[in-house]
Amino acid sequence: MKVQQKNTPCQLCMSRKFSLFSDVSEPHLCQLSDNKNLITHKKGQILFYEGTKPLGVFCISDGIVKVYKTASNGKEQIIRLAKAGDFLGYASLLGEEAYSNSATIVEDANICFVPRESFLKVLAEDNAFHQRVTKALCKDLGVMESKLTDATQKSIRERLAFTLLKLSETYGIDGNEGEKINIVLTREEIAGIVGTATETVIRLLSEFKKDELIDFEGKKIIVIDKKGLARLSDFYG
Amino acid sequence: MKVQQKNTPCQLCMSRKFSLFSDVSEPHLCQLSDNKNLITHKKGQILFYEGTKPLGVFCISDGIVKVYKTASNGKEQIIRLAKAGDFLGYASLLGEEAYSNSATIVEDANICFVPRESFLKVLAEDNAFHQRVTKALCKDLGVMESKLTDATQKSIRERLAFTLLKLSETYGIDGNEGEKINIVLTREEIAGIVGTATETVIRLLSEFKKDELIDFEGKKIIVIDKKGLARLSDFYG
DNA sequence: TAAAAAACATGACAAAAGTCATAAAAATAA
DNA sequence: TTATTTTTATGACTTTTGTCATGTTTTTTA
Repeated sequence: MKVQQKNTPCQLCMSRKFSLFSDVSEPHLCQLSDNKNLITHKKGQILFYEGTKPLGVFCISDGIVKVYKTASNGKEQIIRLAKAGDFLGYASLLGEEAYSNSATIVEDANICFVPRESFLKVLAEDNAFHQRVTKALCKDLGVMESKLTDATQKSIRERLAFTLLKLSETYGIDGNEGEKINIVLTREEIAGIVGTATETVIRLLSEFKKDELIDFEGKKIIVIDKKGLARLSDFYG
Repeated sequence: MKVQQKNTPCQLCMSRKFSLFSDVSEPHLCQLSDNKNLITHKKGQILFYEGTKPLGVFCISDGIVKVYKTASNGKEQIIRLAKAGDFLGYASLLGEEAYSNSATIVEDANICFVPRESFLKVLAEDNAFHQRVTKALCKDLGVMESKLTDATQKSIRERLAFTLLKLSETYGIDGNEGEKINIVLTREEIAGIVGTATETVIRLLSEFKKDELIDFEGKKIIVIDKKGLARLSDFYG
């Protein structure tokens, strides 16, 4: 974990433009930029642990981070995968609680750390920003409701199919034989997203491949038949 | 659904004092009070439907409301039970989305409806209030993360035991032989909270009774052995 | 490059939980 | 009060999913 020069000010940061900071005013942007720290993280490094106290928020410049809770059986339930432009840790900070989850680097990442005070100052002074944060929280809440409902009412097969569709939506790049999910996840991590055992994921992925819904290219998954996966995932009720 | 006189101004409302409106300034309280509508709802009535557009927020004066999503298999996943002082519908309103869930009266209720404009005006003008709303949203998000993790990583038996503990925490009243969960829920509704089939709940409740963890009194459940339930629910990890 | 570790794969089996059928009890409506 | 509907209950059975064991492949580290 090495601290880099603050060579990219927030003002010029490309991924900021897709983030909650997109429309923050120039002076506030300076305030953020002057106080942030860009840190380079390697795959496997832990950004923060559930139960510890947030000292600021993280803003992903590039890379992938998994946000997860560790269940009492030791398994990781992945809450979400965060990518460039996404914020981490702000809900716990604003909730004035310890982190409700942990975050670990899935793909090498450059992440800015914005200390608590800077973040809260901008939040307090820039009402439009506060509104965007509120709106984001509300949307996240709606997403979590859907995830909970899916977790209790859908089968693992349905959930895995749905997970693959969502991943291809977010990380998909077109190829000659289908859409490649351009992110490396272990079977165990996919199991963590779906909420099941690793072996079950392995078996189902093999089945999906046999049924020509997906294919493998190295460690990456190619989605061949989106409609088939949508049908399987009970996308139409 | 009959509209009552606005006989109780927000200023004097007891349940407001435990709500997000607890510390709203006098003028803002007047503004809310003048525009609200107190409506009496009977058990079974529907407050709002998933997919429709929120026109304001609901504030429960008394009674119980279940907030749930209807899954594609027709079953209801109950997201939460709301009681006096709780707000409904504000996340969808602030997220500028259609309702992400539905709400139905579980026990006869008096509920105030605060129109969108009044609510947003107070939110925009009273920064401390906005902060409390934000904080509440963040806490809800943390709760949902735990629920999701429990749903995927714990057994139905564990989740039912946990649900009973939580219900007794919120609705429990001390009796001579244990803590009575003073709220009438059908087995189907309990199944909706836990996220399982009604028959499974019936079977497990019978088992819990046989094991002298709980007892029944009419339609209500008495928690006899909290520690036993806590052990079963994997409360200690 | 060799050794060790992690990830993937598959079979066999057990356990958990859902579904369907049926019936009794309780609550509600006519 | 009686009829009807809803809720609770239980058995029988199936399906789904998890666990454990074992082996192979791939990746990482020394």
